[in-house]
Amino acid sequence: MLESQFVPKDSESSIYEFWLKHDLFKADPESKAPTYTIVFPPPNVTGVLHMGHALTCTLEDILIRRKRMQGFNTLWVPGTDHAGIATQMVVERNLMKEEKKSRHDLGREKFLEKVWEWKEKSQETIISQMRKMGGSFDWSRLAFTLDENVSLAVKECFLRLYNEGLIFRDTAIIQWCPRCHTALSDLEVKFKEVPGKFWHIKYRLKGEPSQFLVVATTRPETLLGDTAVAVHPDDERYSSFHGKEVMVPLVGRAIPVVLDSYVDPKFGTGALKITPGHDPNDYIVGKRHHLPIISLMDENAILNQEAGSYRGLDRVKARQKVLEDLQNQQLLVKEEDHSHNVGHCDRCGTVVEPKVSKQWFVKAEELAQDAIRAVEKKEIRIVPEEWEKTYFEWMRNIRPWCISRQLWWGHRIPVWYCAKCEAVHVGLEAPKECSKCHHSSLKQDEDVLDTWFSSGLWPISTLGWPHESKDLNAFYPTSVLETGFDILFFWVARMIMLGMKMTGKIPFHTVYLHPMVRDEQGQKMSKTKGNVVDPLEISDRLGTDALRFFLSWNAFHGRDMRVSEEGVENCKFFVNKIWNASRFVLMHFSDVKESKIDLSNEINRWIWSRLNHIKEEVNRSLDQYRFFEAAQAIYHFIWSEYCDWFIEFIKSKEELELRKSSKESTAVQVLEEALRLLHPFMPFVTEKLWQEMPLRDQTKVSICITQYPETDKSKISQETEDKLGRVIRLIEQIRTTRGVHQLSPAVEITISVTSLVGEGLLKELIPFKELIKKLGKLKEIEFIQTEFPKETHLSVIMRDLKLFIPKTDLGDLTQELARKKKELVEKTEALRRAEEKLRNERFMNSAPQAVRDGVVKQKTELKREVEALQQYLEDLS
RNA sequence: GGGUGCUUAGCUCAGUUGGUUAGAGCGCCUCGCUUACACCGAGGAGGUCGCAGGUUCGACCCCUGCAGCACCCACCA
Repeated sequence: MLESQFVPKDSESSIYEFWLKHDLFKADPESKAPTYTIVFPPPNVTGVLHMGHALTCTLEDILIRRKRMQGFNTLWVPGTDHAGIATQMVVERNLMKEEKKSRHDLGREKFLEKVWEWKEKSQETIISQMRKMGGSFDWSRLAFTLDENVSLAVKECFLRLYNEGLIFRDTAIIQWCPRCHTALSDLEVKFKEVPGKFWHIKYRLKGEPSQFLVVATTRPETLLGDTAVAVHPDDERYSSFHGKEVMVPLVGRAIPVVLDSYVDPKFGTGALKITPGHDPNDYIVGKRHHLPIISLMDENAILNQEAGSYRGLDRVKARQKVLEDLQNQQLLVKEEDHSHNVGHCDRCGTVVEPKVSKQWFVKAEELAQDAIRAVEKKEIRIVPEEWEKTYFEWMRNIRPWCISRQLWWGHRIPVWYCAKCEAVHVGLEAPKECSKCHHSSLKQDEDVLDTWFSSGLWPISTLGWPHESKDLNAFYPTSVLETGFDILFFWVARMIMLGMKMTGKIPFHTVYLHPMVRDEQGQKMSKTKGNVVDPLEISDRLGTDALRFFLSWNAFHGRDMRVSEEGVENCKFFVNKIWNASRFVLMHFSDVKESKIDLSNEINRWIWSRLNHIKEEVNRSLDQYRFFEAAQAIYHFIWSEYCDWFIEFIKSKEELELRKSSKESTAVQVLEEALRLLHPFMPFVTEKLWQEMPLRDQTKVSICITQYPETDKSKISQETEDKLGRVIRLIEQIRTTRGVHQLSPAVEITISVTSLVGEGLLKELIPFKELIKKLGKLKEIEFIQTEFPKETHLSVIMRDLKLFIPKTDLGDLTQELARKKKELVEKTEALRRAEEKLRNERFMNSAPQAVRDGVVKQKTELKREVEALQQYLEDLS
């Protein structure tokens, strides 16, 4: 006997332990079964899992569990990501807080020890959270992006790309974060519109201080690094300056006026200061005109010796000082408001500084070609499909990918420089000596690689690449890559590019992009806003099954998904419903020993037919990643069909006794199948209940490895569904009538039913007489084939049936009268429309047969109903 | 500046190639503690499908324009 309630907290962990004990999630590379593989997007080891992870866990587990039940050799690879900047930042912050030390105080080695400590702790937490979510991961394959084999894969990949000339080192202007002290890739810079000012500054002509041109800038402090002023060649306002030199204000350095059509004469003053060291565009213009580059700032964005007397000031203070000085020297012409886009570090929010430095780059545009083709040719399908456009858009305009980071935490770049001749050596190991000059002193590049470089290899590195491993043979290409669309470029695109380049094969055949998790108001969840809904806290209180069901129910093919505690609570009610339905069934049928299905019974035939329809729908929906549709189908079946009608049907004393004594097993078996159908969504409660089912597959230790329900077409009977549909509708109509007349359920009424279309429909109702009486709370019901009986009130007019309720049973009729009048008007109008349609020649010529038939049928029915209504109203008055 | 997506019931969203009466969950209102479940049951109200045109026998669906919202990409100083 089951407890009266399911308490998730008490059961979940022991159920998970049970699964682990039986080793149900381990994939076997030797198995002959078809494989199904998902690599879990490795969470950063920065902290705890949030709702987005919970969603990923849930959806992927649904896919995996279903495939496992379908007999696939399933592999779900768990893992975590070292997350270079993010983790280093967290640990640095922690270090500062606890020990008041910077990472430099510790030194590289000691600091890395600290990060490893952090990683161990964080990974442990993450793993326990993934278990709590019920994830059926193959824990024997747990991976981390700094694992030995992953490192080998990273080096191998780097080496191959380098040898092909797809990785190169170059001096370039890159985005620099002065807070993280590292270069960033373009993707890691987020541009935000911020209010700023436009300062107009005088640049005097060299030798003729009375003449000057005015330059407009948003960053006056960078004028210290100006190496030219550019004007448009056709801009006549400045023709007298062509070939001349102007003086940089404050520093008194002479710089040329260059002509460049990049300058937009209509913007600002039409004269543009060129600072190649601190602006990507100026850098390009500078290159064109062979201008020198002045780097004004150090890694903290503090002005250096190039800035002369401004040395030691940071960017902000330098700007103030420069403006002050300009003002004092009357070089500041005017100041106007001007909001513009400013790049911020994606991680820490600091304003980034363009900086000229030597960095490593990947020629992404070359790798992108195959990656684009794979999606074009649908070798890789992106779901929902509209993301393909975004993917193409980005891939076709892809730019070199800066992969070197001036961090300590990450994959060290596998490059060594000769201390003597500076020759570059790229390899898996440190070379013994320089291949050029045979000098033995070589120094490894100090930098590490962008985190996404190693994540980009995740599907192959976790399976053993570059080794020809069994796993790689068996499980690669993987099946589905499921993640949020926010990392489509960061991660998905790079996996496709690197995976294809390294193996010649696509890394996965489907990319499913789930919506972003938001709060109830549709706001992004963030710690600072305080609107974070913690999945673990929710799962603790309301149960993992409820949370998972909520998440799948809401995994629409949209962009946002709103999470509310209330929503999860409603799903908890569903868990409760299943629990109680199971209790009821077990209460009466726990001694059923064998399958015994009486299909001559219409109700049995009906529920089996419905079940098989639902199985079809669930499987179809899941094949299309329409989780919400599948979840809703099961919900509706269990609650509104199995519980509300089937159980209610069989609940009558006689029916129940009959079923119990004959050991008819439909109630048990339909429920058992429904549990299996639901299991991928709600693994815990379904496992617990399944273990109690008298007719489960005893050869299986757990529901996890039972067969996933497949549609049995022979059990589908549209005829039965239609017939029961009519019975259900009749009962609903009786109840409605009751409601309309405000008759309490305690009042038992008598009704007469007459058929509008002959006796066939009445006859089919006769077997359900007792049921209709019980569920409609009727004293008596009679089926008459005669015409309209005078002494009664027609209360319900359905398509094919009229229900008559004797006057004596009814109370106030005014409300009823008004309703019927309104109904008459509506139906008459509908009838007119149908008739008009049938008179329309073009409709009759071009509409499909089925549609025309439908309209004809509708017309006949409406006509009958209208007549009946008219008669009824006449009769009343 | 370019691109993408959205606008359907009070809220969150479905609506599969244009075709009979546009759906679900929640919320709301009324009634009911009926021996699986009040975490429940029964019933009900609620929509001119953002606006304006067009194509069509027929449009939530296709086309054009407009409005509003969201997101992504982009170097205009």
